[in-house]
Amino acid sequence: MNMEKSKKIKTSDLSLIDEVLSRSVDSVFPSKEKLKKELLSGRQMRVYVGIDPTAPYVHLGHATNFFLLKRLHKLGHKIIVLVGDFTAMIGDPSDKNAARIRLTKSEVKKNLKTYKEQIGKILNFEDKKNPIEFKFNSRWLSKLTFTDLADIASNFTVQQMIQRDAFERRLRENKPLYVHEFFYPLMQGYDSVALGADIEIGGTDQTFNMLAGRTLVEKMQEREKFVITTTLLEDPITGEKMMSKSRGTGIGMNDVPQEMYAKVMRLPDSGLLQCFIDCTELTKEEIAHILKNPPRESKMRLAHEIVKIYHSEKEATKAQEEFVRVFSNKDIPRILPKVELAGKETLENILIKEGVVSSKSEIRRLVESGGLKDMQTGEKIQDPKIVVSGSLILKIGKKRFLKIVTRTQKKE
RNA sequence: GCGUCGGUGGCGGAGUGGUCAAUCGCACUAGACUGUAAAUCUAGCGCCUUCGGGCUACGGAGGUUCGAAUCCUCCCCGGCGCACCA
Repeated sequence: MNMEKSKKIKTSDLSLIDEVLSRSVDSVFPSKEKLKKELLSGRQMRVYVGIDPTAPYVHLGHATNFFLLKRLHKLGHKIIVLVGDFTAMIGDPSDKNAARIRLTKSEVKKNLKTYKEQIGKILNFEDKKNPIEFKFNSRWLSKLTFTDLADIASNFTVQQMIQRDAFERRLRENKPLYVHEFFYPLMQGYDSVALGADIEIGGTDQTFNMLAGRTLVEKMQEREKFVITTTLLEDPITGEKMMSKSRGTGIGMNDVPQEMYAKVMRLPDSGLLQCFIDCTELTKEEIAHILKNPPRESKMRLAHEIVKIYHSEKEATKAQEEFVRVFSNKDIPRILPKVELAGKETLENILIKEGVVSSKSEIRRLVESGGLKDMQTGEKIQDPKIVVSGSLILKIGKKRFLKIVTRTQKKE
């Protein structure tokens, strides 16, 4: 349409556009073809990803979306990272069979602290030519009145709302479904209106909410908002989410190198390809080449690659060496948590005080199963009540270590 | 408001007067095997313990009983149906 405004599209951009439309993309609403046409027009689009500050870290599952944003940024589009500080206080009912606990203001604020830094590992917030915006939806959502809400809500029917999977299921299973849960898609949808967004990107679990925004933009602003849903990091065999806090496999962007590396190594082999596609910027060819190696080597490469993104090449290499040292060679880690003792103390008291175990029963079980080891003698500890004097290096379970040293009394 | 069914461990879900710290499944932890993968096998999975046992738990508060997660009363919370809106 707007021939004058259209830029020339470079051939390098063409392949980037193809990547935008395919890499980690599940589906595009209304269609890939229509979006492609729009992207080829050269018009600058406003693109955003919403993220809820419900945890103090951004996990690797979100990286997929930020990489997609990065590609669009390269193409010259306007990028907005939207923090759902207001919506986080309502709780997203997506994929949950019960209403999520609502967060308080201070919890949200605490979680937010390092977000920009974490996301900044992928997106360049320093870009002066086409600055990336960082916005908070409390700016507009907290100002809406009941009248506004009624207005927004009048664009949807209850029937449309209860079509949503999570809602429908709870109705069917006679589980409580609260009225305020309907607000969530409305608010998230209104974000699109407030931002004047042309494209919203999010995981497939956000489809319903994002489409609500599509409806609102259409009704309130008479324009079209595109929705791109991205694949979730799931084990293709078990269907299990790879970034799960309950399984302890959630990898935070701010995890320290060693921990990050080890966590990647703990991911199931079957999800390797997906992780490479969604969590790194390696090309298809490079990925295919890497995956020709045995799984363990491929995974080590993945771990290295990921640590490199959030830390540095040097840190990644160090983490790798440490991993080999500790887990392949069963050696003592170079750096390990240390406790200093003033006087004599029994082992079980130390471990409880350090929060390594939560009760005496727990440590007893650990000892009985042979999960507590003295790394210097290589022997299993038989009695949790032994009095510690001098120094001791402990291995607790599979992956925890603790160094205990007794301070010499004279110096005091 | 009335009626009815229900509230058990991180979750799902048994148990309806004693043998119940509570079958079982999932999740989780440890051990074996390994590549800290997966799969598999074994053990554990409220707290304390001199390893005999002790203590606290089944929405909350009382009560009945030698004895209650189980029975009764009241309260709180949820589902469903009816009523209200008409």
